[in-house]
Amino acid sequence: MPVDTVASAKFTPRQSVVLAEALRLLVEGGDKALTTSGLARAANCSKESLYKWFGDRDGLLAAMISFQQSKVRTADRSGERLSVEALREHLEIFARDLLEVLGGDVSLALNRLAIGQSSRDGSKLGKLLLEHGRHEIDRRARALIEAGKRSGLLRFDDADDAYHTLYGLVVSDLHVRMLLGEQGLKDITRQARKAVDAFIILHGTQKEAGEAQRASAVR
Amino acid sequence: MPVDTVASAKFTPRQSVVLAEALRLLVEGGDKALTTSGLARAANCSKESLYKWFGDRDGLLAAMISFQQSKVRTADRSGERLSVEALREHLEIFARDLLEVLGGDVSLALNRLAIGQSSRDGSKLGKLLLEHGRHEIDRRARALIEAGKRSGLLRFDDADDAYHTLYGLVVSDLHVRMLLGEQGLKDITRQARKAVDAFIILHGTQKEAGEAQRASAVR
DNA sequence: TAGGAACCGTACCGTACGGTACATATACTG
DNA sequence: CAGTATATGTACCGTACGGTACGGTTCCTA
Repeated sequence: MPVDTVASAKFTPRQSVVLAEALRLLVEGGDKALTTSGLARAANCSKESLYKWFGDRDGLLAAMISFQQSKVRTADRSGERLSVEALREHLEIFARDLLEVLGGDVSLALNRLAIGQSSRDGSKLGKLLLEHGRHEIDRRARALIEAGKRSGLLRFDDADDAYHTLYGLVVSDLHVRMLLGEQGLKDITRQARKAVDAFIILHGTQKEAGEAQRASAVR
Repeated sequence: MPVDTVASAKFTPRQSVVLAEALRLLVEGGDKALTTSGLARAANCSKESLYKWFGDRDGLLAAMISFQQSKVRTADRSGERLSVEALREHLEIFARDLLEVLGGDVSLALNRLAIGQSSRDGSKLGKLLLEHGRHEIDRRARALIEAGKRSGLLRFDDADDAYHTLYGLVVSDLHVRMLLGEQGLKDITRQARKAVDAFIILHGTQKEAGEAQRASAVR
């Protein structure tokens, strides 16, 4: 299945072009810059078409989230035979990907938009973002740690708890800080490695390696 | 020093009343509900006074953050003699307080406001919130884990790293979820205990207790 | 008691937005 | 070729906002 099949199924090519332009405007100037008139001018389309396609402004915003989500597809590398090193490697790759996704300007702009709207629209956009936006990356992480458990490399009772632990170790308060406008990390790799070290200490099964990693955690 | 000395120093009583009303409006209806006319009507003051006191709307928003921050004062219980149990207790109290502060409606409303504005004002409000808003709670947590290290109960090289680890374990993605409009936790105590368990496994010094706690972490 | 500072309430101004209507152009289809 | 669907662009409407101006009131002070 090609990457843009979903996008094509939900939006015509013309609509996709307009939605891409809308995302560009949003990233550049925030939601104040995303006016119907401004979008119509920038995308060389008419306001009437915008309202015909998306209903109203909220429909446009929802379509933008749906459109962006349809373009994100994470590489799912789990399912292979897992060694300790492979598991660690996969976890670190996931952590780096997560930090890069969350720090991407489109993701930040959409999250800012949904957060700003959450007080007025009953969190409709927020729900959209949570349910569809993070679905892919959540699924990938859960598959990974479940595979780790099946291979006897990880131990935990509740996969949800374990995933949230991993998420917290990787992201900490970085997401909110970036949403507030702070510059992203200098060294994503270091942050990812540290988080995975800690996660393996907490949920790894190899005790002797665990002690070695524990010593390396305070390096 | 009384709690409201700072507030009184920065704002007159009348201004404090108006700022409190502004926060109420913001919490109830988001930034769309916080209009100068609406605030003047709700607080029984004139728009002219608002502009005289705060300059413009951005000045009002900044004053609201400053005003709210001046009212938050965290109880600093560190500095006592620390046993393992006392440290754990203090860490759990901190974790619960952190979750309650972040989930408070005023905090959420101000964070949503600053995040929404961050695209247009060059993150001025975001910087304000980060530098002054979390200063108190950060200081308290750092004092606590430093005291734990001095007492030989915790070990870490970088206090900053350790604090961010604790923060991530406690908060995970809850803050962003709440900002997006999701309902807060049902069981703050459980989340706090789990996070502190993990933190002590990672940075505690008592090895035998560490193993016992490690087993309890997957309970 | 006279003067002034601070403040309230209201009216006002310019602007910009969301949304609608219409006139025109392009393309597909029988 | 005629007719229909779809799209553009412009003009328009009502509304609501940020910000300013002004007359009237209260209160403090010389």
